[in-house]
Amino acid sequence: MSKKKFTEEQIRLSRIAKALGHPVRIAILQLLANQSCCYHGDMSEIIPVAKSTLSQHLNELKEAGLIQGEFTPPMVKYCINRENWENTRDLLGSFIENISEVKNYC
Amino acid sequence: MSKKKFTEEQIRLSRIAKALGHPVRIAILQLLANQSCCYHGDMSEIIPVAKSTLSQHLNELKEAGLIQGEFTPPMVKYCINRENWENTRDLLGSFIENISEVKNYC
DNA sequence: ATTATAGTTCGCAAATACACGAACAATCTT
DNA sequence: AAGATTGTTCGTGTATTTGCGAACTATAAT
Repeated sequence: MSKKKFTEEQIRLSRIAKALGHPVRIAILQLLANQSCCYHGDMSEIIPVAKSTLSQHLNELKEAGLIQGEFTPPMVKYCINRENWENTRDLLGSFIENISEVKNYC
Repeated sequence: MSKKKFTEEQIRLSRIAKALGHPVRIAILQLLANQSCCYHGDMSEIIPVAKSTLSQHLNELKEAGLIQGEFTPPMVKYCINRENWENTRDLLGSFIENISEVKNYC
C-alpha cells in the first residue's frame, strides 16, 4: 500500500520541467526544433560545454522522453521525440492554461 | 567582457522550468490556481511536507517570480503573481509552440 | 590487424537541492 | 509583560546535479 503523495500528473509535470531546467537543455531543444535533427558532434560545436557533459544532458532529455537518439555510424543523430512531444505539449499546455485561469478572488 | 554562453531567453526559460521541477511546487501552483490564494498554514495541511520545507519551496517559487506572498498577521497569504505570470505564460507558450513546429525533415 | 573517428561511461570534485526539527522573530491576546 | 500562534531561518545530514578529462567502446577505413 503505497502512500501516494502526489498525483501522476504532478509527477510527470515536474519531471518534464526538471528536464527543461537547464540552459544547455533548452538550447539543445531549440536547436533540434530548428533543424529537425542534429548530430552530437555538430551540437558540441554550438553548445559551449564539453562533449561528455553534452552527452549527459542529452541523456537526461532522452530519459524524460523529450528527444531520441539514433546511432548512424559513426555518428549519433538526435531529434525531438515527436510522439512523446505531443503528449508533453498537451500536459504543459493545459497546466499553463489551468494556472492562467482565475477561478476565484481572494 | 562577459562571455554570453546562453541567450536571456534560454536562461529565463530554464529558470522557470527549474522552479516547476518539483512535485511540491507543482502542487502549490495548482492549489493557488484553484483557490486564487492560500494561507501557508492551510497549504501545509494539504501538501505532505514539513512546514519548514514548504517555506523553502514557496520561496523558490517566489524567487522565480511565479507567486507572491503577503503578510497578513498572523498568517502569510500566497497567490499566483499574475503580472509575471502573463509573461511566463507567453514565454513558455511560445517555447512549446516553437518546439512543436516541424521546420525541416532529416 | 592497426589506426582513426565519434560518443559514451567512469571517476572525481564542487555546488545545489531537499528534508527535517530546533531555534528564532513578529504579531496578537491576555 | 507573558503567552500563544504563525512562519521563517538556521544547522545538519543526505542525495542529486553539474562539469571535466581520461579511459573506454564501437564502427569504419587503411
